[in-house]
Amino acid sequence: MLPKGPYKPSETEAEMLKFWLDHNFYAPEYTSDRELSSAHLPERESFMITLPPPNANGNLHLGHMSGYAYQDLMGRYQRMLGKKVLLLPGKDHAGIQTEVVFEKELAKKGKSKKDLGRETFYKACYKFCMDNSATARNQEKKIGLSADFERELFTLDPKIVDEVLKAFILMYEDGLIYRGKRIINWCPRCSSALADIDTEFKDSQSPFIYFKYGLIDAEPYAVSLKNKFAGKEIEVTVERSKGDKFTTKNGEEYQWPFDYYGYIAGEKNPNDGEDLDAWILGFDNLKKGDKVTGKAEAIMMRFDKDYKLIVINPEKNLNELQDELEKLFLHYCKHFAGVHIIKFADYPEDKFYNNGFIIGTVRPETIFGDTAIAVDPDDWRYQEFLGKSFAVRTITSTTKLNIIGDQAVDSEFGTGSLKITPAHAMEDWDIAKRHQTECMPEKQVINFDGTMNHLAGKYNGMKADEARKTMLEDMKTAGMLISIDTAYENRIRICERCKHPIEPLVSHQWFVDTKPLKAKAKELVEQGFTEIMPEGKKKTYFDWMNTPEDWCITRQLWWGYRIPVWYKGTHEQFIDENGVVREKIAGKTISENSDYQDLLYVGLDNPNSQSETLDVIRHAETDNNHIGRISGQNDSQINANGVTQTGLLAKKLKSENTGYDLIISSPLKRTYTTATIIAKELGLEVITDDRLKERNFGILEGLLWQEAELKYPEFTSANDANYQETIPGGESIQEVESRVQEFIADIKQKYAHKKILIVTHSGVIRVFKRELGGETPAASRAHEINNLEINSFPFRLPVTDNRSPIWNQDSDVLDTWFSSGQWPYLTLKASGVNDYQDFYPTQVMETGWDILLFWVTRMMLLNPYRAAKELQKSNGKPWDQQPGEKIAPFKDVYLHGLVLDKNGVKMSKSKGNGIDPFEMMQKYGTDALRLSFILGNSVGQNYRLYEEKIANNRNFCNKLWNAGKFILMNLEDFELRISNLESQLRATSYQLPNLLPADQEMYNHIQQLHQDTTRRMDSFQFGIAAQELYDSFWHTFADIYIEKVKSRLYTKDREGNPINQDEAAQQSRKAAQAILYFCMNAYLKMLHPFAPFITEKIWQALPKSEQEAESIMYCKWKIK
RNA sequence: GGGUGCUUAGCUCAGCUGGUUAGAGCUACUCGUUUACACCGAGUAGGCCGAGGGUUCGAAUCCCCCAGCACCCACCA
Repeated sequence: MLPKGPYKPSETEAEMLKFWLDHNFYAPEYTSDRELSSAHLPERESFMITLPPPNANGNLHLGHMSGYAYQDLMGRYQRMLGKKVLLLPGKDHAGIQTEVVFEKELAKKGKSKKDLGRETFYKACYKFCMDNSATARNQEKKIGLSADFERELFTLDPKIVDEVLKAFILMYEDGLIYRGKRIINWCPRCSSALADIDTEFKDSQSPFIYFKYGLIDAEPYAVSLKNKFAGKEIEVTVERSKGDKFTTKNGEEYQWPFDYYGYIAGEKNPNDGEDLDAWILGFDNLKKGDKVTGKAEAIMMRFDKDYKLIVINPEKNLNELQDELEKLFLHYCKHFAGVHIIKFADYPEDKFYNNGFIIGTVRPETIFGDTAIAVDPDDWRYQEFLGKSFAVRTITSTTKLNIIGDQAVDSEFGTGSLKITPAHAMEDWDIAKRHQTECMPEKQVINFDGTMNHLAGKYNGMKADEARKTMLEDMKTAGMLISIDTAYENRIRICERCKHPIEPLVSHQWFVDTKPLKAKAKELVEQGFTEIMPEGKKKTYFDWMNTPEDWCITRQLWWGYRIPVWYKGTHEQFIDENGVVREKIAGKTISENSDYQDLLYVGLDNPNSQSETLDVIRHAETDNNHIGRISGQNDSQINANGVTQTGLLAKKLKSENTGYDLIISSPLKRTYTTATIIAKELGLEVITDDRLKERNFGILEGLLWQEAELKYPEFTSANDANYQETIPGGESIQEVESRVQEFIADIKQKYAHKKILIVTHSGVIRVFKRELGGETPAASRAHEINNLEINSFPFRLPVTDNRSPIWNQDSDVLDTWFSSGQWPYLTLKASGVNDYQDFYPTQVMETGWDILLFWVTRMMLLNPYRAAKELQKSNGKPWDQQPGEKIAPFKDVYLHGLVLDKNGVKMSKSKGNGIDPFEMMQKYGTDALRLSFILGNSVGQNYRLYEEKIANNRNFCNKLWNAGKFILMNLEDFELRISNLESQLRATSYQLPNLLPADQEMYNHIQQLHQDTTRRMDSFQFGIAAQELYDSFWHTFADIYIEKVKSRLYTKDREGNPINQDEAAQQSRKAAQAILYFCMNAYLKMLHPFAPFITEKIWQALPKSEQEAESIMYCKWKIK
């Protein structure tokens, strides 16, 4: 029975949540005892969603919740289809974001990260994340997310870290990761490189400065012509008149189109040494050889740098002739292409060359880093300069600039000439790379801390923006400043996290060569191994995959995976005297083309201690050993033979000069005695450690092995299956393993650089074989371990600072996306023994469309690579030739829309228009909120969410509740046969084929609805599925069918008198009950993925058969 | 500059592979508390499905083009 009154979500939700969690329903291993035996487990089809890991320190917002609603509904639906479902949760360390947040935390206590030091900072930050992640995890539980929380992983979990570093190493070995020098976004405050996606733009008004680069020892010819002829009378000898035939240099014949043509007496064109030409307009009756005088009014300039003066009749003026001239030029454009007439009167003084280049810039302080001036190669104004180089005046000195032509320059913008500063502007770097010889090497004038360096002369040491202001004054004084446009609007790139302006800088970083990975990622979608929904987003995906941009994966932070790269000697990056960014290893500058071959080591282990080994020895013989009796932790002593043998061994060790610093022993007598004998001979101390004790064999201890094998085969058979079997009173192998693992980790820390001898037992030695020897569990058990047998394992100890190591580890950490980009692979590798085999490739990646380019693309780059490398181990084929269906990380990418506020504006903290999901859940119920994310929405489409919507869905839940109550009230005498409508109806005369019309209609309706819903669910049309269920339940089932059958259900009238007592009425009543029960069951099941709490609650209250599952979560989706 | 999505009732949105009279919720109005529910029921009103063109027996749906809005990517010297 359900309690009276309206539906109270908070009570039901707390109760259901506890029920689900207590029964471990979320684990894929769960099977209902009543439905399936665990023997069937491996055969079940698997369905997995790797959940997008939220930031470990963040509070979850509505966006996260909407994602969970979609992910969970898919999971719940698939679970009801009988699949083995895993929704794998995780938390992200969120690199720079968390580092900045935690630095602020520290600042509150008056500390900086430098005060703590790298290690302490990392540990503190780790703790900070772990503490905070509980909040997010509880919130995930609260929304009803049926994820297996036991499997939750943090991106910096040690199990994950090793796998991430392995990816770096594999990719390095495959040539997919390289060290390169490139311009990158640099945040001077964070002191780190940033990817474009770690930055954002801010609108700003910056003064746009026009200044002149004065040419020192060169005067443009056009300028000299102007200076010589503008407005002056010149004498011209006539050569040709209108209509005269002439032949061009390429042999084409033309008729002269203009009035006259001639040359200026006594003037030679220095470009070709020929007579300086003149076009004569407006004189009458001249003939060849005549000499005329006139005023030169303009230069006609052609792209082949051929200058002609136009001389005109003083009675006519050039403006009047302009149109006519242009028409003529157009007509003859084949020959005269690229002709410009420059009137002396309008001769440009300030917007382009005039004995120099006028440059427009917002960053004058970078002029010391200029290597060239670029112009549009087709820009007529700069033709005579192309390919030349000029000495120009800066404020304090002079420098030489090459003039290059590049299509990237927009001749319309500013003055059409662009200063090239390869070290401090992205676009400039690209242009400079296209013109290596003219523009490179770079001249970096701003240091990594954002101050000007030695190349900036008197500005050396100033902050860049300070230098900018000071320079304005100085430019004015030096006569360089032409004008300032103070209203200029531009966008400044800033650090997404700390909002400090980004300084583009050249720097050595590690890059991923994305070309082969992108090609593969593209192919996987093209060939349909991964589908992207909505369809339209495929294009965005392909566009990104087609952009051949390499990925800078290193960040200069502390919070993250420190890269497994080591330099032979001290390593530093610096700016040399010419402004070139270089690297130095062990004091030696790396040459530009060096491949670092002998100077780099890339690997998981510290190369400084590569030769170290750890020796592990078994204790000497005991009487029990002799007869094959199990000792375990039962304390037996070594026998006389053992003492003798140990003595001999100790002498041998001494003579071999093994150089042990320390002996660590199990505290049991047989090992401790063995250790002491050796220690005495070598003059060492013995330290004991409980974790080295033999496995506790519990009830097996004292038995002979033969006896034990007969009596307890389940504990003695050597196979992987009894790995987790705990012997009564004793330990499982797994337990031994974990204490030994802990021990190993400890001594790595504690006894760095000590050479250690371990004295222990065979069970423990087998763990060493697995952990350090890389042996499989089976191999580690394959051989008997003899008394006093020494096993040497490679054991690399961390380096301490006071040891001055040869190899220094790179201090950089990896970009967060490098790890989250492998997330499905990493989590499955780390979460359980067989999870990778069982669940990779996963089925669905569900996330917001805004994450497509950040995350999904990167997962499509890295996961297929990792999976392919895994396959390569067994079949030897190169990674890029592995089958797509095995390496694609997921079959479908479902991108949900973003939640907007009532006015269609994206919710954000700063706008304050966000809705607190927990407040809504409190007020209207989690199911109501979840329905609001789904109902009527379609894939990839943003949707508005506001309180009325949620309230409306609360009403729906209440309707469900009341209908449930009503049905239960009328099922009091209902005897459930089995949960099958047909047998339920058998006691009545209304069998399936001849139901009452109303029943028949309802029955048909729900069959159709179930079919439709299934189709919708299978084709990801969740919004429609939910809408149809909503409408059907409310308006067909509740409003129509229930109303119709009421009269058949009642056994008493309003006054309490019995009615419907005869046999026919009873049968009709039973039929109605059967249909009601059948439909309600079906609705609850179909609605469960959308509204899990209330459906479970009502379903629990309905009569159930013995065979039915414990929870609606494990009900069969099919209705019968 | 390149791209994507949207435009359907007063408002917010569905409408899958083209097929009877275009749907829902909210809002408005009318009526109704009869043993689930006023967080309700019965009903009414409200739409040349952005404009134009095409394909088709038939178009909100497919194609072309235009306009407006929103967003994404790149660039902004």
